[in-house]
Amino acid sequence: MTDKDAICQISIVNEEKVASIREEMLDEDLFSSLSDTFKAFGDRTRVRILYALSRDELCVCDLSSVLDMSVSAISHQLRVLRNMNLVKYRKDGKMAYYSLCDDHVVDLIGLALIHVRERK
Amino acid sequence: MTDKDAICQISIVNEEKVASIREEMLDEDLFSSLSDTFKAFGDRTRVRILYALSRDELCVCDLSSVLDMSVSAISHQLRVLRNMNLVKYRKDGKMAYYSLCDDHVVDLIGLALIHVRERK
DNA sequence: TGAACGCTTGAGCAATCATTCAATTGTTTG
DNA sequence: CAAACAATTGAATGATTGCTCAAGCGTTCA
Repeated sequence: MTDKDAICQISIVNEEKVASIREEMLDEDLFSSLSDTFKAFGDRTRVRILYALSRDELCVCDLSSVLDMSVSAISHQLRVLRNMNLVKYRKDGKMAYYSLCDDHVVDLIGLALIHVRERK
Repeated sequence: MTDKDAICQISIVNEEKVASIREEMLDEDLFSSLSDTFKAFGDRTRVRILYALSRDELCVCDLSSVLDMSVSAISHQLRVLRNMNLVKYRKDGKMAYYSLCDDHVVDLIGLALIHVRERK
């Protein structure tokens, strides 16, 4: 018998509360999508990339220069952001110009920034 | 000589762009705080905890019941959320009742939810 | 055509992380 | 006081992750 099976029996109120909140919970795959999205923002390099792209469209090489990191490292992280539908790119010859997919990215960073600054 | 030192020299426009964006970048520790905050949301268990707490104040035991996870696992994650100033708690005897620190948590989840649903 | 260039990719490695398990703290109550 | 209980904590472990390095791909242009 593990902790998992131990059910807290304080009062009926709590059991009802647990039942109702359990019903209010979102679908499991929605929680997964949610945490995956946040995870994409949850890395210093990636959030810097996103912030830089919120200023202007940039090629991989320029991103690498702005962040002072290797092209390879940037490219690896861009793939993560691409897979999460956070950034898109257009090809122009050898170059790949990256930009944000939509305004949600800016909104999320802006909101988190407010939180961070308030709690300092 | 590594990739890190290779600077892309396409045109003067790009160099100016890189310089101006570099100036627009936030302080390094602000980016760290940002990514740390997102990282706290970037785990299925933690985002489920935060969502549950957005519905109602809950004790550790009830959280464990709602999420169907061990009390220990929940407690470990609650500490992470506490350290990030996302949740707070009040002690009442043996019990610890957890709740959200502020509305930013709900706002962030709501915004991310919109993004997730749109991109499905 | 072949060298140069921008970018991507896969393997490998060190670091970080989420959970389990066992032990412990602090509180309540018989 | 001792047993029961809610919660926390530390160590251990398996999994994930971010970066480097080297190789490869597609495009340009001399």
